[in-house]
Amino acid sequence: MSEANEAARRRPLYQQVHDRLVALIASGEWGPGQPIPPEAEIARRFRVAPGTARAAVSALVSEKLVVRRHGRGTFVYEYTPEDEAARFLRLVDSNRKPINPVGRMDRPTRGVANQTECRELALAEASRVFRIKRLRERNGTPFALERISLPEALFPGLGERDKLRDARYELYQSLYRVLVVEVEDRLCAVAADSTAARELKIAVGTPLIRIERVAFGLGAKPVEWRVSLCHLTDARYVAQLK
Amino acid sequence: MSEANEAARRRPLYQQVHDRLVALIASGEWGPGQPIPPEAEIARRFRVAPGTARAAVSALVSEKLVVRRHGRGTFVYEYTPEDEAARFLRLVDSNRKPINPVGRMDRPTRGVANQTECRELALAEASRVFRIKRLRERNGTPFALERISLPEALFPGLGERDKLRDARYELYQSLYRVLVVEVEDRLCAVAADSTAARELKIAVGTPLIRIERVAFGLGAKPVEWRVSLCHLTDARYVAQLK
DNA sequence: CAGTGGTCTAGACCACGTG
DNA sequence: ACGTGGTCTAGACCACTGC
Repeated sequence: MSEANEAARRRPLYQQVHDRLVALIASGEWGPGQPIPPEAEIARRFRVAPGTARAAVSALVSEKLVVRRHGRGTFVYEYTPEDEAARFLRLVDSNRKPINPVGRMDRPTRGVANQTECRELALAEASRVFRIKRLRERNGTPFALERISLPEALFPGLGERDKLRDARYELYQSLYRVLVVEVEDRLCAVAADSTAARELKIAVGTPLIRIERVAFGLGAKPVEWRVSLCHLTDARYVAQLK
Repeated sequence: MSEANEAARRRPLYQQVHDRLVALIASGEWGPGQPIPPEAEIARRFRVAPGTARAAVSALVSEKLVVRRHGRGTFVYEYTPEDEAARFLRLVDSNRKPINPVGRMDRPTRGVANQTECRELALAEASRVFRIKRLRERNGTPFALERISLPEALFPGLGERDKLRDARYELYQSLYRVLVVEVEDRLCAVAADSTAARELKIAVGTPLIRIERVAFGLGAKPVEWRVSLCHLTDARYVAQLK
């Protein structure tokens, strides 16, 4: 028995099917919003029992790579601004309503990744990145100052775009086939320095929340690094833990 | 057909079994750390197929009410200081190691719930609460100032205890059969006032993270309300989102 | 109506931990 | 060797959606 067969034998069938389905989605064979084949056909195609095919699809569902719609089919997950906000936006106002600040965004600039970017984005030294600066507003008041870094290798030609949508993950998926599946936020409190104070129109020394976020794609590959300085006032950063 | 039968018929069998298992755990019939019956016996007892019994238990697993141990059995979830920290402690140091500050804790005081406590703990007006103050340290340095509020009704006799463990959720479960299944944190940045500055031995105005946490028990009942003021220095509050 | 996912059954055999 | 959970099979019927 070959080693490959040994490994295949040890890995449960439904996980093997799952892995091949992930590969088909990652390759773009089935694009965002498109239906994947019915479970019965997946079972036939991979020569497994219906229950096994279903277990494989269930794993995709729990990873949010696909969405089941009773009576209609199973569809590759597609970002919309709404569920992107519901899934990853953790800022709420005093009435617990999600707040989605909008704002102007600078054209991306190209540069060589610094040490932090290399570490957080797992890049080789001297890799190139795009950087974007955003000033986000809420009710006409400056709310957050953001710096976003993206590996150039994943987002070719981003520098030529001058219309960048506010919902970034939707953009990454639809234009670059980069699917954000997980993010990690790290928070601390800082005092506003002179730059932040000027941009956010507040006094130097005002306490701000600093949010560092790494967004991960398929295979836990980091795809975006972001630092936000937020003047929350009545807003809060909310995290639910189970 | 009666309405009750209508409802029972609509609710899937495995969910009905699940609900009855939850009731048995909530009632204390099966205590923390104790094994629940094997899936085959659950199937016999509730007159369902093994697969249905298994689906019911799987729901308990995903709610973290029980833990499966291959070859041994399925056990009612039991808090240990370790997994309590891993599950709900979101503070890490600059090396991404979890930090678990320890500290002295005042004897609980009894009082009438204020407006905030009534709202956050869903208490009737004039309900009584216990309040605990903690000063937590890290490497011998003051780190966080905490105020904890608990409904007296859920924790009878808490005021007489003078040895309160650091791992609170473990204590709630083992002594009061109150199982914390979910928490919600709300964060903002504040400047240290004179009290906080004195206790934390920092300058007035130092930016602090303020964490408000509500802990929920079975049935989404709020069981603990807490406010922490943290002087993080190199530490960070971390949240993973999927 | 046909086609999809959702539930349920009734087994079989494997993998793991304990005695 | 035994009992547990983990995987897998091969169906059946129900519930929902769209034609």
